[in-house]
Amino acid sequence: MGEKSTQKKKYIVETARKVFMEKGFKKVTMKDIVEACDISRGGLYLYFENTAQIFLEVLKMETQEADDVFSDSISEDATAADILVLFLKEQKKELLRKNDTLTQATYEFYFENNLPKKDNILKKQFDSAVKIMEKLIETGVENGEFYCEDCKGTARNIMFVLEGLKISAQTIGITEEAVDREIVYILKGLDVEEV
Amino acid sequence: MGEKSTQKKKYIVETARKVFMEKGFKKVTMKDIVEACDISRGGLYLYFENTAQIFLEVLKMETQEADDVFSDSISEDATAADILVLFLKEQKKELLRKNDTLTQATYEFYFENNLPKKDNILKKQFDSAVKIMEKLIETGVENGEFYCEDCKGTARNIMFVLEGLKISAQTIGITEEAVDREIVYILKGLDVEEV
DNA sequence: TCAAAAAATGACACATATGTATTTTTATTT
DNA sequence: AAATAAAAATACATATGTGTCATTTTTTGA
Repeated sequence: MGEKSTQKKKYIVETARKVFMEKGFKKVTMKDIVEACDISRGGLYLYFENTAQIFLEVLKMETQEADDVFSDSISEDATAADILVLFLKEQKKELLRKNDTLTQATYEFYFENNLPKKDNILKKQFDSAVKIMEKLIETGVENGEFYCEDCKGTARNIMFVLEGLKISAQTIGITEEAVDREIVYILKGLDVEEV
Repeated sequence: MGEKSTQKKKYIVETARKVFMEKGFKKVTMKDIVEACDISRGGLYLYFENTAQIFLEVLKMETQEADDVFSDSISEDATAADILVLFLKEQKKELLRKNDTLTQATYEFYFENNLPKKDNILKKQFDSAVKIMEKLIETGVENGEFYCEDCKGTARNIMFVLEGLKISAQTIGITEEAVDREIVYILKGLDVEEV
């Protein structure tokens, strides 16, 4: 595929992203995307076989953007505690965002497609997050900011808590108070006083 | 509806449960249940309007059974720590069960039906679990078994961790080691030494 | 035992999404 | 500018699930 193709592909993914943000994943049909992109049925099938393929591209885009944001925050010369607090605040914002349909869409996508558990994009995201968190904690420990005996375990624990909050936010709803409580809990676990 | 109707309804729910255990939620059609129950299409519609309604009944059944198990374990004169450890071990068993399709089905059901977050059966389950956990922790604190400043917050925290593990088990997979680590983490948080 | 009510059946009409195949339009190259 | 290739559009055939409804079977009770 030439230059033009990738450009159109990108256009489709970006347009589809909006559709997914409105309707989640499972309700979106190829027809919906066709209409949003103002192209033809056959035309879309030239680029993507199904909605799952398109959503995967959307996810990759999102991941890229998230990584960029994180990289930016790290590039500034901040302490480990600063970065951790910043990260948690960002998470909090996401968790409390009403109608976070893209997160919901991600779960729908998961369960609609029965992805392999060993190797899928979201496992990669999770593992990568754990690794970054681990490194952050290690740095904090070295600098005497944190106290922690098992950095890897703690990193994983933090991510599990956040996963729990994320799914709960989508299914049973969570209060700001509950999120704050969990953040304090995480920071206390590392002997960080400040909130 | 008379006696016979409820009996048949129960039969349908129990049979449908097996179907959901095999196929999850979203893949199951009314036809599947019709065939499993060996009744007619129209016959099934006499009792239930759709698969969601049937699955809801399955969930209620499951909740009832889980409650019974918990009640039994409490009825024995055990310490709070004993009960907590028992509970966590039970959770671990569930988390590591391969092909726990009923849990997966529950998530599918969630996302297929866009349940209200404020009031749904799984929120009730969660809240009830938090309450029981809180009481358990309080008892433990009173007996000098646990140390805890914020029983309610801790109870919620434990449940969030478990939720995180549950969704992770379904989506990205978890290792026994990771679960053990989380259990230790929970117990340490309450100053319980033993595992 | 038999008539009325209740329960169950299965065919049908409907709706919706999918993926393809043929045609038409647009772009490229000599 | 004509021929060729690439891209896009449209119509179609297919597949699948849903819910209803007229009909048949079973149950009940007088």
